[in-house]
Amino acid sequence: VPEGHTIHRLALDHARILVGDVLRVSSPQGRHPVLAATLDGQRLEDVAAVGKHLFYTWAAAPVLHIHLGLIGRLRESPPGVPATPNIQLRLAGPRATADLIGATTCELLGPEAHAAILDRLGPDVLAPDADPDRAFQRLQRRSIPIAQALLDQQVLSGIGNVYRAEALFVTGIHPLRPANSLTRAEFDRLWDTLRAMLQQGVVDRRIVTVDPDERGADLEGVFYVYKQGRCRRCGGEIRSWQLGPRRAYACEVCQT
DNA sequence: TATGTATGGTAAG
DNA sequence: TTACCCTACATAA
Repeated sequence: VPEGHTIHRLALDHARILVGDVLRVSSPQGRHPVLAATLDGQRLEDVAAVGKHLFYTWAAAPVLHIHLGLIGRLRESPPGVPATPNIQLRLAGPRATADLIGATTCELLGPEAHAAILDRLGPDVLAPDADPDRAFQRLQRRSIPIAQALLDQQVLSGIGNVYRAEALFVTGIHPLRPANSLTRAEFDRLWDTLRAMLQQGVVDRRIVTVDPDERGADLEGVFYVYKQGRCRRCGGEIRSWQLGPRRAYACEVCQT
């Protein structure tokens, strides 16, 4: 579920329903007793999304850093809903409750550690002031496949396996092209495509990449190539490759 | 009941 | 490269 769009959506939601309030913080699962005690009773001042990371800042406590990983979730519920034992961390305010489940990272950060994480993240395609030049420069120094480079959060941040497959398809770029073989024009189209796709994802709260004109009546099956069998444009077979730990997908007719 | 898979990432070898 | 962490759900047995 979580690529950058999910994280930014959560930051917007939590800014609306939790920020400004004093929160009760607990760890029903029992994994973070000290962290929960440190934050309990604090006023939440801000929630920020950077790439796939969430940072919660408080009136008088260290920054809470959350990374959902592959299977983590943050569920919103009305005040007063009983906690279940699988809840890693519960943030309960007067207006709403947020429950963290299955996240890979849930920790408190000092200013240095916080800055260190921000430093090693490439430009976030969803940040209004993101600088694409930085990403392009990093791509030019690497000969690994472009598909692999797109998942490297030090090159650019927020992209996951679905968006990389879909954006490369839409821009007609083959996933195995060396990163440093992309022209500036190709990169610009890729950046703009990714940005538009993730922005739409924030609105939809899900990934929908297929143009409405091409989608037909069925609102499901909303990907061009990710886990697809045939290309909806040319009918060709979708091929896939294991690239490091993740699988890349492409139509080799439409992507050269 | 067991196994496999998932829109992620790290650390060890 | 691999092993591993986290949870939920689908499918196999």
